[in-house]
Amino acid sequence: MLSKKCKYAIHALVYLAERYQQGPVHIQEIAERQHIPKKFLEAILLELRNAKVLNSKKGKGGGYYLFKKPEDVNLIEIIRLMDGAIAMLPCVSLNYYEPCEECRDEKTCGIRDSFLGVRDETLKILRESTLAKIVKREKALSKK
Amino acid sequence: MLSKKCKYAIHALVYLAERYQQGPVHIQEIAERQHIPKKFLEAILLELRNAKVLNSKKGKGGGYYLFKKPEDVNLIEIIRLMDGAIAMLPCVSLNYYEPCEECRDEKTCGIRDSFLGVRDETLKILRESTLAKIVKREKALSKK
DNA sequence: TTTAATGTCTATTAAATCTATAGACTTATT
DNA sequence: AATAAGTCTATAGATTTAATAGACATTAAA
Repeated sequence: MLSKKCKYAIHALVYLAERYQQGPVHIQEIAERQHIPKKFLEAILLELRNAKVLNSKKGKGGGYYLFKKPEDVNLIEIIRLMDGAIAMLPCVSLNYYEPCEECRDEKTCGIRDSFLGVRDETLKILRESTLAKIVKREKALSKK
Repeated sequence: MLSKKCKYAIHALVYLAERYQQGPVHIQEIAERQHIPKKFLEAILLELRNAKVLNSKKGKGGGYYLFKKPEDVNLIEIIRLMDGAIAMLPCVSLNYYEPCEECRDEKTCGIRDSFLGVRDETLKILRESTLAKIVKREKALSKK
C-alpha cells in the first residue's frame, strides 16, 4: 500500500497540475482543499521542490507551482520519491536494488521471476500515468 | 515491499512444496535451512495452518506439511494472508476495500484507474505463480 | 507409563517507520 | 516596517514489524 505521504503528494500534484501556469498556489489552499494536514504537506512539497518537480515562490503572493510539465511527471517518479522502491522485493528493484537476505542464490531463485514480471507490468502502467492524463481523465469523468 | 514475514512464509512454503508428500518436516529444520528465526517462523506456520494451507502433526516425529496441493497455492493467497491487501490503494482492493480518505469522489477520481490496472496485472501474474511452478522453475534454473 | 520431541498459544519487548506538529528562521512584497 | 508566504530542524506520538520468552498440550516411542 502507498503511504499517506505518497497519496497526499499525488493529490497535491494533481491539484497543482489543474492550475498549471496559473501562478503559485499556497500551501494553505492545497491543504484545505485536499484535506491534508498543513505541516505534513509542507514537508512533502519541500521534497518535491528539491526533486525539481515543483518550484516555489517565497514571500507574499508566493506558493508552489508545477515546475515540470504535467505530461512529464508520472506516478513512478512520485512514488519513488515518497515511498521508495516500487518492486515487491528488493532483489527485483531497479532503483533500490538489494540482494534478498532470505535468498541463498539469486540465480536459481524460483521466486524472483514472478516479481520481476509484476514490477515490469507495474512500471509500464505507472509510466503512462502522467499528471496530464490524470487531470484529463478527471475532467472526462466529471462531465458524465 | 513485502514484509519479512511474507518472504519467510514464501520460502518456508517453497521448502515444504519441495518435500510434498514426504511426511512432516519440523520447524527447526525449516528455520535452519532457510535462515528464519525459529520463534517467528512458528507464528507464521501456525497462521498458514489455520488458513488450511499447511497441516501439522504434533508430538515426536511431527512437523508441518503442505495440506493443499503445490499447484493450488499461489502467491496471491500467501501475500494476502501475511501482508493483507495487494493493491496499492485501499479503494482498488478486492479483498480489503476501503474508500480513500483523501478522495472526495471515487467516481470522478482520475487516479484510481491507474491503480486498478496495476492491481489487475499484478493479480494476473501472482495467480499463475503457484508453489508447483516455483519449485519447477527452481529446478530448471539450478540445472543450468 | 514415563519421557522426550514436537507443535500451540499468550504475552511481551525492541526496533523501525509513519504521521503529525511546533517553532524559529528566511525571503519577498507592499 | 509589516506582513505573508515558504524553509528548516527537531521531536512527539502512534502504529507496525520483527523477534523472543515461557508455559502448555499432544504424540510416539522406549
